[in-house]
Amino acid sequence: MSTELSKTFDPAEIEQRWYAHWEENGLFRPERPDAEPFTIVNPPPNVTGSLHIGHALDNTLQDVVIRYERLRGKDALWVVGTDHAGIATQMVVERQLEAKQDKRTNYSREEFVDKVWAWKEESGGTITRQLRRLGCSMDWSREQFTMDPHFTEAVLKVFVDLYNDGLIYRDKRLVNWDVKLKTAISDLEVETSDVKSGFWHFRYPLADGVTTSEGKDYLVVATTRPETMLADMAVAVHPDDERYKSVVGKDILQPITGRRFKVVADEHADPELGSGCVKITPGHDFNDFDVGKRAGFAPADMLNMLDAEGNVCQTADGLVPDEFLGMHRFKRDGVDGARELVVARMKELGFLIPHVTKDKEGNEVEHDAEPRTIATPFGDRGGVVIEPWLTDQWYVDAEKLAVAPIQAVKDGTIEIVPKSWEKTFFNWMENIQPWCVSRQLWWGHRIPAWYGPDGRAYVGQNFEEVIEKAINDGSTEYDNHFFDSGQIFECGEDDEARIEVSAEGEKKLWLKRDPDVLDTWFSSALWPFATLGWPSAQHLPDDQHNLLKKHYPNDLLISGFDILFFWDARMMMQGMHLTGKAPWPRLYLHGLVRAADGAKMSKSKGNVVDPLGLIDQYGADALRFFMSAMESQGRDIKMDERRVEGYRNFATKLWNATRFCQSNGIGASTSIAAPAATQAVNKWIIGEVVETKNALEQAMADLRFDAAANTIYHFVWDRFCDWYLELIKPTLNEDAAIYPKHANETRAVAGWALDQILVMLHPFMPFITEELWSKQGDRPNYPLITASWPDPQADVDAAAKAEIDWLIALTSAVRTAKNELGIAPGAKLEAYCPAPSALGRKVVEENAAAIERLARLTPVHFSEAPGGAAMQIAAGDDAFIIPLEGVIDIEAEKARLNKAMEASTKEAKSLEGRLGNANFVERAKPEAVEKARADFAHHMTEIERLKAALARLG
RNA sequence: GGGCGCGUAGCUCAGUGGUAGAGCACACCCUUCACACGGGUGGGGUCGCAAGUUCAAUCCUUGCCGCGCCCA
Repeated sequence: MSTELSKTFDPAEIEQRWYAHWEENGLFRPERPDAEPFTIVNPPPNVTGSLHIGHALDNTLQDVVIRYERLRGKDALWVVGTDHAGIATQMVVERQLEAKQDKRTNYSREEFVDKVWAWKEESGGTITRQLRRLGCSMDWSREQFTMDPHFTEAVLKVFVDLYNDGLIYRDKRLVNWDVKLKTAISDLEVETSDVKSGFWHFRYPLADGVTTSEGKDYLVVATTRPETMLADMAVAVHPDDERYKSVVGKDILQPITGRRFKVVADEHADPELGSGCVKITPGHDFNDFDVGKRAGFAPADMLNMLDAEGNVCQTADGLVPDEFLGMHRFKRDGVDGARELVVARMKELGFLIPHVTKDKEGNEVEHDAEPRTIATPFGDRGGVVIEPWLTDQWYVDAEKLAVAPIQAVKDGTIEIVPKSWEKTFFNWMENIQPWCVSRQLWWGHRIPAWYGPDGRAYVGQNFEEVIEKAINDGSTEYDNHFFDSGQIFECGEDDEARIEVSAEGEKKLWLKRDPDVLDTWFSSALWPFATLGWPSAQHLPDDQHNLLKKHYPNDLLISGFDILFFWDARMMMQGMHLTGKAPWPRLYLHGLVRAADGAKMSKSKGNVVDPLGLIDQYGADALRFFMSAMESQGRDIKMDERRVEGYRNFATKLWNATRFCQSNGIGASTSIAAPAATQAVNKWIIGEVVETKNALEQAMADLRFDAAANTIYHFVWDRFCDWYLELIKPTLNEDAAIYPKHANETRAVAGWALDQILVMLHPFMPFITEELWSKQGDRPNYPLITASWPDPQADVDAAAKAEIDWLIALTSAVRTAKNELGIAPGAKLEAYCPAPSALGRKVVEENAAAIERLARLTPVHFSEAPGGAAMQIAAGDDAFIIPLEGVIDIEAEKARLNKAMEASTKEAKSLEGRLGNANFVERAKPEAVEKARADFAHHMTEIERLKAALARLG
């Protein structure tokens, strides 16, 4: 028995109730040990984050897919979890300390990390609660966190393995240094934007009386970063530049520091640019670093003039004047920095070459610098200018790891959808740079490397393993790491020591652990398999309880294109290297959700739309449907609240349609197959279900979420509600007593069709469909979430389809004509069809009640119409004459007929022209020619009919 | 500078080598016993511009204009 629905549809109440029911009953992952697996892992959101509109899109799409596959009977697993988000989370906790005039460095590392864990405990549930409100059917019973012990174990193992394979190494080179966060970041975390700045020109005097071929005793260098001259180590000129051939190898003097260095020849210097001379600061510029190496400077010998916070420090040669020490690199908070002071000193010393412009009156005006727009690197988190800084960091040899993923995408092992992203993917992967994975943070996976007093690194899963390595490292090094127990030496808090007893007596082994942590993406790259128990599960028995064996590789990854390199590509690299398999065969990339005006949403712009607010207002189903319907491949989604509202209305429509069914004795279906049907309208709706199901499945196979959503939307509203329910009303009411068999059949078919709708719509609108499913009657022990996907076991009945199409055409034609002639829509009219087609006669005879109710024609005569004023309408090949003596405005009807005539004539002429073209008839596809002929014939008949109608009107 | 994408009805967007669709908005009608968050009907687009390929171009090619994103 069905349970009566409330008159109004209240999303909030049913959402809360059903989500709890699903989760409490384990329905997100029912036991299906023998079913084919289907697996998606969610992009783990920041553990302390909250749901934004992008998450809503990303997770809606994943949920649509996972619910679809679950309904299709698969063992659908949606792995869920959160990311520890190293920098972001540490920043949040540091900001909290700042608010209390406190700071991280007031605590020990352990104390601070404890505070982060406490914050994770406090706010870590926010986003997962919010995902539940969206209706996401993830497997919460296995919720993961990137700092879970098993995950950490996997991360460390990967680091050690990659190190042993030579794919991770330590190197001293320039890194992108964030002076605010005081950590290295990867090149992907650097965002370049244009900044208005200057280009300064300076003279550097040549030493020892040397002059250029032009007789000058100085070289002119230009720079956008004058402060770096405190660490200049050379001036470069192009080897082919005739002007400077004589000075190559000679000494030049830096005016402020008095440092004496060489003029070197290097192709980096562009003779066309400025003077053709470039000052070289290998320790503070990526290009200069390469020039410096070519000039013979070892990285360790390159001068460094900045500390971790971007303040000036003394260089190794001690030549930086005291007044610069401690100054910030450039002007900050209105206070001049080293850049400004360097310019001032150079100007005072007469080495600044001013930039001269003319003012409005034509007078020459001198400026210190030429104004320029400089592409400047900023840290994506800290927001300050990135400093190229010479440090020791750990690098992943990304170039080697990229080989397999590139091949996989090329040979189709991994399909990127939409395909247009492949080019971008290849472009990045083929030019990939070493990936800096060490971060100078406290929150994250600590790098499993230990150093001896000589700086030599030992990498191992734990301290015990590392000790073994150190001991076995050969006699010379052996001694280096052992100290007599009596020897006094200072042990820092991060140092680890062990007493060893050897043949020579008691000795102390001392190693210092690397204080740094790994880039967060290094761990999330393991997400598709480490969440399933890798690496330990590799050795478990190969039965169905082995999640890793069953669910890895996953089946699909859905992510925003903005993390294609950060995350997706790195999962491919790590996955293929570590497991030998592509993590998934398909990668679907969606766009961004933009504000209504097309701008990117951001907190600073204040244009963010809160998905939870939309859920409160319109319901989760409406928001989800919006996201699905707007997701066409390769385009961003512009937020359009009116459209969300429209989909809320759609949900209400379905609610009311179900109420109608209930009030007419239409309840839950009893079979998966379509019920037997004799009535055309029932055969027709069964065929429509079949076609809808096929179209929906095709759209899902193609990952066309918009097509899938629109298919079901139009079926529900335009077919089921607008026509089917209207057409069956007579059968269920006035005709029910006369033809009880027809009424019974119709109730069975209608109940079945409604059930198919609920199942097919469920992935998009899980809450309302589940509610209606339950209220439609008792089901054999399952709720909709785990019901079966439609299997109508029926075909489209072409004859029934033709009949109903004809009926719809007749009804529409009558309505249109009435509307145009100003006849009351409710008026019932008599009609004449003197020469009915077989189809027309059959439909009229079998659907008299529906024709009376919808087309409002009664009775319909198959005989000549009486003379006099009448209107004429057409359905298919049939013409109907509807006498309207005294009612009709003859001129209006004439105008209407003439308008139709014009339209048909225009079409007919165009078709005639085409058919008269020998080229068209001979060369066009036969179907096209055939269609043109049929259309032409149709229009010609129409014209004849309209002529007759006009003649009748006189 | 290189790459990618976009430009279709007032707005937000689909789409196809055979003459264009949806939702919303708009106009008119309808208090019809599921639904006014509704029903019915309609108006509205030289598919950014130009050239080319083709029997046929909104769709393919090239160039241009405008907008956006990514990389250097």
